[in-house]
Amino acid sequence: MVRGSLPWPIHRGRMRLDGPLDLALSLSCGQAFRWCARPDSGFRGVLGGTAVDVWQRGPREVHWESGPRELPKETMADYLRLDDDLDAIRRDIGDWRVDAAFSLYPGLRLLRQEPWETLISYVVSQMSNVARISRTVETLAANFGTQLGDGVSNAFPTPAQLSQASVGSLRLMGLGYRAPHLFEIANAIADGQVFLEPMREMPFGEARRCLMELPGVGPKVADCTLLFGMGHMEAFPVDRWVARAVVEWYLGGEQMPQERIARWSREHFGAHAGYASQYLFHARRVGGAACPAPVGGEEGGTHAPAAQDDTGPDGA
DNA sequence: GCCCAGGGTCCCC
DNA sequence: GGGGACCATGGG
Repeated sequence: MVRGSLPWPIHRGRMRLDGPLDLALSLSCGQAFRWCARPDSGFRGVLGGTAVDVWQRGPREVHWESGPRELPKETMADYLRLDDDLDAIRRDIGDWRVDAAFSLYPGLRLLRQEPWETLISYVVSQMSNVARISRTVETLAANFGTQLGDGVSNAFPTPAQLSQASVGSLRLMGLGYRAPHLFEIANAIADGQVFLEPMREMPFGEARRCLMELPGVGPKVADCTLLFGMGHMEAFPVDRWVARAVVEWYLGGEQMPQERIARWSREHFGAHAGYASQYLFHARRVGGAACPAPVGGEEGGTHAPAAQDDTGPDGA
């Protein structure tokens, strides 16, 4: 694992973990879009205003190199949500299928991203796929973001920087019909008509309504922004994969509008519904149509799949 | 070529 | 409030 060939002054960081973490999975599972997998199993990205290479060594150590600036340990820990007690969250969700998914993908953590970048990334995401979203987001950074001094990486563009882009130029970057949405959102924020930060402190429903007033922001994009960018852990984003998982595994195959799936799921999974959403998303997208099976004999889990605890949307 | 994607909007009933 | 057409574009 030879590094040190980076063209910037290198700052090294290292951290011992108290809880489980699957760094590669958490960075690549489709919640953040700027982490680029490297041949040596590390990832390069931008965090805390600096370029960074990060990798995991064994189950309990995370290492990184950053530059030109130093990346404080607190920033890394905050981003990786190492303060989340996964076992406690799993118990709080209290659902055997989600429990099984936690066992299948140990150490998958939500990330604590920035509201603005999260919002724009998910406006870009609509009717697209993870690979293409990553490419488009990277293009935005390369064209409008501030260079970080390493000669390679750019920061994600600020609202002011993105508001300088013309709708036409955005279209040329593969944004298609989403171009005017990005343009309008960037201008609304750059002009001080909309503020994202206060939405962290708002009640979930109020913040959600505020986001959905923005063009190109519906329930799903709002929920992703709330969950990944604003710390509203009860948000339950419903995309195609999550909709499939809920319909097939919980609703007996009965189709349902996505807003009803979201509402039912928030009620069913509770205060940490967002974690349930991410595990179901990954299980259905990667694991396939088969419902995650409980690994036998786990203590503390919610009771085994007794075949009929399938409480539907109107179930008791 | 084909189906699909971390959907939203608008129009219609 | 619910169902459909339409929206651009690239991944696999």
